[in-house]
Amino acid sequence: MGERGPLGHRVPDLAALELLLAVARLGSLGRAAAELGISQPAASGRVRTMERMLGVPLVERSPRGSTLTHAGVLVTDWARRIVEAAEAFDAGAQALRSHRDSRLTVAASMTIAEYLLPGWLIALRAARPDTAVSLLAGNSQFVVERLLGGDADLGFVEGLAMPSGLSGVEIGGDRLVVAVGPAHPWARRRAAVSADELAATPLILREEGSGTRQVLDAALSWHAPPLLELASTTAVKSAAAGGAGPCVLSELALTEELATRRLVEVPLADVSLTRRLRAVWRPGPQPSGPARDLLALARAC
Amino acid sequence: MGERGPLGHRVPDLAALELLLAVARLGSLGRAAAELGISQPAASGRVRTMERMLGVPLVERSPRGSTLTHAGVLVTDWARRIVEAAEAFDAGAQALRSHRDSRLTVAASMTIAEYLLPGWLIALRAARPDTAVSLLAGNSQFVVERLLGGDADLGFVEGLAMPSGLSGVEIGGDRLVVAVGPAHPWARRRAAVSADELAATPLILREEGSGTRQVLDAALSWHAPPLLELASTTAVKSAAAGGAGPCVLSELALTEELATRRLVEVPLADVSLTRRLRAVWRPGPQPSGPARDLLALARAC
DNA sequence: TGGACTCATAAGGCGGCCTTATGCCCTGGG
DNA sequence: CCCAGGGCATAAGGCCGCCTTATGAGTCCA
Repeated sequence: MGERGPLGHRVPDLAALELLLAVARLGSLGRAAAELGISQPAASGRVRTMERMLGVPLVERSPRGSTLTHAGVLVTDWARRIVEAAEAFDAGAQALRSHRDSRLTVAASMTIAEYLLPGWLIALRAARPDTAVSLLAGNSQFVVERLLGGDADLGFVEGLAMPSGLSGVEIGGDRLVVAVGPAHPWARRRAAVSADELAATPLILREEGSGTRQVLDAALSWHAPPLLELASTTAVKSAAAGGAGPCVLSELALTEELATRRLVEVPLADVSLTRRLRAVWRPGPQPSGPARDLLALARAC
Repeated sequence: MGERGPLGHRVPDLAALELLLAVARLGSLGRAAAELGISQPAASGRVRTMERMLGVPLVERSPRGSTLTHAGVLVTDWARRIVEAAEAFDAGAQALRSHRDSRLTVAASMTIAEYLLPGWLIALRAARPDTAVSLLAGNSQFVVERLLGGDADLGFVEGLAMPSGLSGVEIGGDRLVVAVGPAHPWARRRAAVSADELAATPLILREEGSGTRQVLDAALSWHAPPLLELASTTAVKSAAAGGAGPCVLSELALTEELATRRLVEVPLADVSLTRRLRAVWRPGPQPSGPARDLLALARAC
């Protein structure tokens, strides 16, 4: 037990999970099979394979259809989260793939490309199924260059100021959050942390040059040298969750961890670590066509 | 474009995604292959297959190792979310599988089993790799019965009052959130919604008998007949996101939607829709052994 | 009782992926 | 200067899995 074999052998593949969701929705193995374009015995076999893999019956077969068992409901909900993550992956990948020949090219800074854009692309595909989007991701400077160079039609940046030479609108805010692992003393702290106290505390941060660092440097006139400087968001999260110290990251990157309390947010007293999220484009007329559609979706945020 | 073919053909399988994460972490195809227990050519082939599938180079091969390309970094981050969801699935499934013969049996109400327990189980497995947990999921009544009947060692319930006949501690709170789709008038509303106004508004709700309904009924002495009564959390979310009306769900179930603004939270003025999350056990000594470990993890929340 | 619907089983075939065995390239040390 | 080592790609062969078609069994209803 506690074996750490590859997940692939203990979690059904995406096709099987999709099938399970379809069975839950349609109430019949056969109809689910038809929807996915496979034969009924294939569907039957896939579900059976899943049940063997999990060791628990998932669907209650009857001559009038199939319904989920109690365990099946639970498993289906967990499966849904995997499938949703896969849909976001797909939406992003599709934008990444059509590198140049698509009708709308978007340039986005990393945080937005990573956490927000896949959702918008899913929504866009639902609203305008025939819009192909291609995606360029980099830092803010990169986004500005692509727009000015005519390589991108629409950009998304996070930052304090509006990039000069571009038009744009604010589409939301991104709050930086100070978070600690549940075992850290600050996790149980009730009083908010002041700017001075935060500035004097060594923090776990992304490397110099990242958007996070810029905002932090601007908000805290002086701050202690970082406890750790790590190259990826994930590494920062892990270090903080392990109790190494407080980290500072975008709330977008921390949603999951905060919800499950792998990390705990520390209230701040007199600091406001927010940055604007902006859609930007070349000066002139408002974006039209597909760019306008995507912009509308993003503004709905 | 906009084709809705099965995801299985457009998203790499879990084994390939894990491999990509390993390559990112270890900086070499060969070492990643070794870690996953496959041969180096197999790893090479898997990555190549992924790149063909996505149409974008993901890793930069060199005679001194492999590093991620720019696109590879982005893809890896999306992949990580899939793998994390799969790990949660696995943790839950493992608990579900060992139905009776494991050392610790936990009974949990649905919301907790669905959203919180997988995370705890992952943490528990990290801290105590040899602890096998088995899981029974149902409503609060079911949890109480299992504990009193000796079928479970530890229970988790959400509810207003402490179940009589059991000991327990509060391990956190669950807030019910009123949310609407981005197009709904309430999404742009600035003034908080009062209890009276909420009570007079037809809402999208889970079916009668769910925990959500209980809390809502207790908080709003009278309320308008529901706009829709749906059997699953997901159906409620979809209806609300589509603009049908305001829904009421646990914030745990809404984390993702609120973060990506598929749904927007509506501020409430004078209503407090919270319920306690409690760990419960048979009266007597505090839980010991594996139950104590899990309890400690849950309390860290 | 027969038809329509559900699902299960059986047999056969195809494809994919993995392994082993190489070869090429680069680097660094003797 | 040459050789050893690490890293990746290619080729050939084999195995396993899964899918399809064809059929049977059970239930419900007219």
